[in-house]
Amino acid sequence: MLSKKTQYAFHALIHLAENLDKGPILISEIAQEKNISIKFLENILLELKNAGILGSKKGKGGGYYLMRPPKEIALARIIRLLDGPIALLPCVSLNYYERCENCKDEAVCGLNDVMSKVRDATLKILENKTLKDILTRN
Amino acid sequence: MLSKKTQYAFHALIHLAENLDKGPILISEIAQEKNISIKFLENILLELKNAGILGSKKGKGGGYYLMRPPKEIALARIIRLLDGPIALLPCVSLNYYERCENCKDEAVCGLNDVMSKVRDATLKILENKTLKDILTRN
DNA sequence: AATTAAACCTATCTTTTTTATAGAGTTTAT
DNA sequence: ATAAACTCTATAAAAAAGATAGGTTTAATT
Repeated sequence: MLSKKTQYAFHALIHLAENLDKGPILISEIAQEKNISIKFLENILLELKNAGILGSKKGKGGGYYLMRPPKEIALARIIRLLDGPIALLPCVSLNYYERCENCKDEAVCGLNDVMSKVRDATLKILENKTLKDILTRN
Repeated sequence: MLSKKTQYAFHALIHLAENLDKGPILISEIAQEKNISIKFLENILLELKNAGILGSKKGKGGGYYLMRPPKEIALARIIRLLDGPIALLPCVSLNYYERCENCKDEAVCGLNDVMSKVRDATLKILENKTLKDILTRN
C-alpha cells in the first residue's frame, strides 16, 4: 500500500491541477478541501517543492502551484519520491536495487522472475499515467 | 514492498517445494539454507500452517511439508495472508476495502480508476502464478 | 519409562517507520 | 509596520516490523 503521505500528495496535486487558473493555492485550502492535517500536508508540499514538482510564493497572496502541466507529471515519480521503491522486492527494483540475501543466484531465481513481471506491469501504467489522467472524470 | 515476513515465507515455501520427496523438513534446515532467523521463521511457518498451506509433524523425525502441490498455491494467497492488501490504495482493495477519506466520490475519482488498473494488472500475475512457477529455473 | 528431538504457543522486546505536531524563522503584499 | 503565508528543524506519539525468549506438547527411539 501507498503511505498516507503519498496518498495525500496525490490528492493535493489533484487539487492544484484542478485549480490551475486560480494562481497560488493555500496549504490551508487544500488541507480543508481534502481533509488532511495541515501541518502534515505542509511537510509534504515542501518535499514536492524541493523536488521541483511544485513552486511556491511566500507572503500574502502566496501559496503553491504546479511547476509543469499536469500531463508531464508521471504518477511513478511521485510514488518514488515519497515512498521509495515501487517494486515488491529489493532485488527487482530499478531505482532502489539491493541484492537478495535469501537466494543464491538471482539470475536463476523464479521469484525474481515473477516479481520483475509484476514490476513491469505496474510501471507500464504508473510511468505513463500522469496527473492529468487522475483528475476528476467527466 | 513485501515485508521480510512474506519474503521469508516465499523462500521457505520454495525450499519445501524443491524437497517434496524428502518428507517433513526441519525449520532449522530452512533457516540455515535460506539465511533466515530460526525463531522468526518458526512464527511464519506456524502462520502458514494455521492457514492450511503447510502441514507439520511433531517430535523426532518431524518437520513441515506442503499440504497441496506447488501448482495449486497462488502467490497472491501468500501475500494476502502475511502482508494484507495487494492494492496500492484501500479504496481499490478487493479483500481489504476501505472508503477513501480524501475524495468526495470514488466513482468519479481518477486516482481510484488508475489504481484499479494497477491492481488488476498485478493480480493477473499474482493470482495465476503459483509456487511451481517460482522454483529454481534451469 | 526415560530421553531427546521437534513443532507449538504466547509473550515480550527492540527497532524502524509512519504519522503528526510544535514553534520559531523568513518573505512579501499592503 | 503588520499580517499573511511559506520555511525549516526538531520532536513526539503511534503503529508496524522484525526478532527473540522460554516454556509446552508431541512422538520416536532407546
